[in-house]
Amino acid sequence: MLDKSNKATARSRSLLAKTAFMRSLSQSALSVLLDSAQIISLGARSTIFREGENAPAFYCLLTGYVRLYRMGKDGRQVDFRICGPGDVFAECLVSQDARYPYSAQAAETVCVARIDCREVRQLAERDATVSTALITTLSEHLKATTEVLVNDRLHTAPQRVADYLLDRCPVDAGSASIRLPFQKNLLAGMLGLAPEALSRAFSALRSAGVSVRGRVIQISDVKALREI
Amino acid sequence: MLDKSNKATARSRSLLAKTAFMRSLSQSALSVLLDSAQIISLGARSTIFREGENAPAFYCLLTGYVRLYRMGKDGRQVDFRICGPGDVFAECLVSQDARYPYSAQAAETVCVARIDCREVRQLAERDATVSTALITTLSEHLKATTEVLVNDRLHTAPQRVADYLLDRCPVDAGSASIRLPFQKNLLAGMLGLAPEALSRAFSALRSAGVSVRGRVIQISDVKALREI
DNA sequence: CGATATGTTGAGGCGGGTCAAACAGAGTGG
DNA sequence: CCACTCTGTTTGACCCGCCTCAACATATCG
Repeated sequence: MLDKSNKATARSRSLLAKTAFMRSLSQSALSVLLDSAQIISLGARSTIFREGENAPAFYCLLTGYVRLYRMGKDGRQVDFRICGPGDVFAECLVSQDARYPYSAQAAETVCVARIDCREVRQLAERDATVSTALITTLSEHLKATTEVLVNDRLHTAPQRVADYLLDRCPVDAGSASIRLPFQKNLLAGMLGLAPEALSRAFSALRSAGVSVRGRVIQISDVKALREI
Repeated sequence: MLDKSNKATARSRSLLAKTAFMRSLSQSALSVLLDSAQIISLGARSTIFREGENAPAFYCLLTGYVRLYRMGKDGRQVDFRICGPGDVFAECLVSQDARYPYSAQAAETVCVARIDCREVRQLAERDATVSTALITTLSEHLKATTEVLVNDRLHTAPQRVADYLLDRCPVDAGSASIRLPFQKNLLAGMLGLAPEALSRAFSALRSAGVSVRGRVIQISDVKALREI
């Protein structure tokens, strides 16, 4: 389950290097990080880290999807972000590695790169491409999280689903077809909904020309959907 | 209304320099920024910037409170953050100044320092204390925003109010007294509630030993409140 | 002391959470 | 190839929390 093939394989290295975060680094910083990164393969449902644990590293997702969530005192767990290939997570503790403020779980078979916080911090002191990459990533995540928060407070379930669909539609199309990259389960959590609510949202959107079969979603009129 | 006393007064400079963001800068970076920062005084309700405007600068709040919000298509506005003295905002576009992704409004008479993005970006290239300060601020904001998002999805209105109160209670106290630093209006927006809902949440907390008179809030039993 | 903002309270409605049951696929093993 | 099972999705019924609107109360400030 926890197959630490300590050194990066050629395939993993190439994936990692193509990441948004890594792509903007200087040659030297890149090669340092590629060499020190731990590549880890994990089975579906396995926990990557738990909230409250000591946090000496952050992660870069190579393949698969990862759920970030927090637990309430009653044991309910709430997703607030779903990471896909190329995403960086838990990077908020590069500045000061304390404890993970949330838990991370593999939603399916995944492969992640584990990167030492101390190392990156030291690298960032000397190499501006590293600090710039951190700043860019953090800014993007802050904007994205803010977006989600606002959406939660502003839009109803069908509107949020429509938003999600429109986000991954060709900008100008009459009709479109989308294939969800993961289970509806995950999508529900991502949108702050119970699975049942997501299901109902989809049926509500049927009247707006959205039809669902399995993971494939047909949108007959993109412009119409945008009005919701 | 928009009194640009272009140069920082001694008082403003000292406030600005004591900011969490500025305090960790090197002497040289600090003095460059202090000299180039524009100090701006604004009357209550005046708009600092509007979402979609071009964004060549970010802000550091010196005195007063500022509301950050976004508008829905129907004109409803949703607060997602309330900034107090010392807070930095709109810093997410240091990495790439595009357009402001939200609007900012003075909740009362405020004084802000306006700081040029390009300047900070260039400074960060050469001076690691600047990039480190940015990374720290961004990390903190990301964590805070995530916290708010999770609270929204996890807790009911009285619980969120209790959370807010407990956050500014002496950690271990039998009873406590808090004075809100701003109108309940603002607090409501901050917690993602309609003003009426906040009011009702306070009355719901009366049975848990919370009594409200104007801006002053008495908590008879802090431990009991923590159970909610 | 009136005049305008800000807070509170009540009634009603809608969105979405929860629980339970029916249903659909994907494996799995006979 | 067909049960059987496990897991994920859908649907229905019900309920609770919060938003909305409207009326009233209380501050705040001229």
